[in-house]
Amino acid sequence: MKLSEGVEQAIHSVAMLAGLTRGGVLAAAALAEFHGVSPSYLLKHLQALSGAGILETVPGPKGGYRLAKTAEKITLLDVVLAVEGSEPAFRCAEIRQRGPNPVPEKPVRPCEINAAMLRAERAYRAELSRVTIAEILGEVAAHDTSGAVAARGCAFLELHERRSI
Amino acid sequence: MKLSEGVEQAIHSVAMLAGLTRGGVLAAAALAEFHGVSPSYLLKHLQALSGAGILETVPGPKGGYRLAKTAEKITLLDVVLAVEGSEPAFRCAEIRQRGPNPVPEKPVRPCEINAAMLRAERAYRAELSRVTIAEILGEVAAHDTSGAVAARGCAFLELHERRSI
DNA sequence: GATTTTGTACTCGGATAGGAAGTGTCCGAGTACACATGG
DNA sequence: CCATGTGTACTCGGACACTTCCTATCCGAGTACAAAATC
Repeated sequence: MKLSEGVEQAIHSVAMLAGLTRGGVLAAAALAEFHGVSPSYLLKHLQALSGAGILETVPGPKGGYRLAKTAEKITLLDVVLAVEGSEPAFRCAEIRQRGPNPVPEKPVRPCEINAAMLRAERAYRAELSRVTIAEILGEVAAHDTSGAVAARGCAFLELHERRSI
Repeated sequence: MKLSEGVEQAIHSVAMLAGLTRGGVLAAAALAEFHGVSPSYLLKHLQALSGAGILETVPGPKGGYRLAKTAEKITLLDVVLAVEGSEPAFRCAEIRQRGPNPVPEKPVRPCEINAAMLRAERAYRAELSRVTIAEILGEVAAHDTSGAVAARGCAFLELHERRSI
């Protein structure tokens, strides 16, 4: 029951990419530098996000990443599943069927324990799917009265954003 | 985002221990044999459950494990936390404070992303804490019209349970 | 025969190897710009 | 002066080592019974 470190990097990266203007892209190296993490490792997760249809890539010089859809349509669940994989956390190995006394019935009812665990995970995912990247940014802006955090991000984007036009 | 294999073993073991009569104990070797898993590995998790106050141990020959409290007071969350540890799955490394442009404010507000992830995890845990071992057993018994599953467990307990009296 | 002593077998407990997955890194394929060259 | 060809520099993409944690295992501490020795 632990999420990989890359999830946090991925979410922060998506949040930052949501701040650039339409048509602009940001190189993975810039994202890694801003967050102070390994560029190669971040790249790995950005590729996963790209494969999941959350990010778009622009190859070549002046290339980089941008959101593939609006921040309102990207939920935390999308990002988490893209990075961590979509398999449920609790994998019922049906150990009832092992051992010397296996459950005889072929059309075996799903294990009640498994059902309960999956219910809990559905609740977890539902909670995550309820939060969009746009809402996160809105929350941050609402509490950032001094504007320091926003200014920091904007300054960095001004410096590193690449507009194709 | 994946739970260890031992969680399932632990829950099944607790469920089985809930079936023995008051004062009776069951050896770890019997539990392992019934579930068809490695005795030494199961022992590891049973120790964790014992340390968490979920199970009681009786040393020596005729020894074994029993529940430390009634099945109504043991939730799935208790077992999961005992085996997996109680640290939250999402550990916010505060990567905002890394990199060349760290967040300046010292009393830094908790990261909104972290807050959202922890909210989701609270929902997950709340769902797990809502289900007790007793309820699981009740569900199984309710759907086990033929009584085959119950008979299997009872037969095994009759054979391996040890009463101290 | 009853009691004490000793031994053994069985239990849990913690410390110890092996393997899979996450973490971190590297080099290759592809593209756009810049420059040099020829018309 | 303009168009074209070439070279270079920069990007993402996938394949390759290293570390950490999960998986699996072994041996030691402690206890209850059983048997043997003694009173």
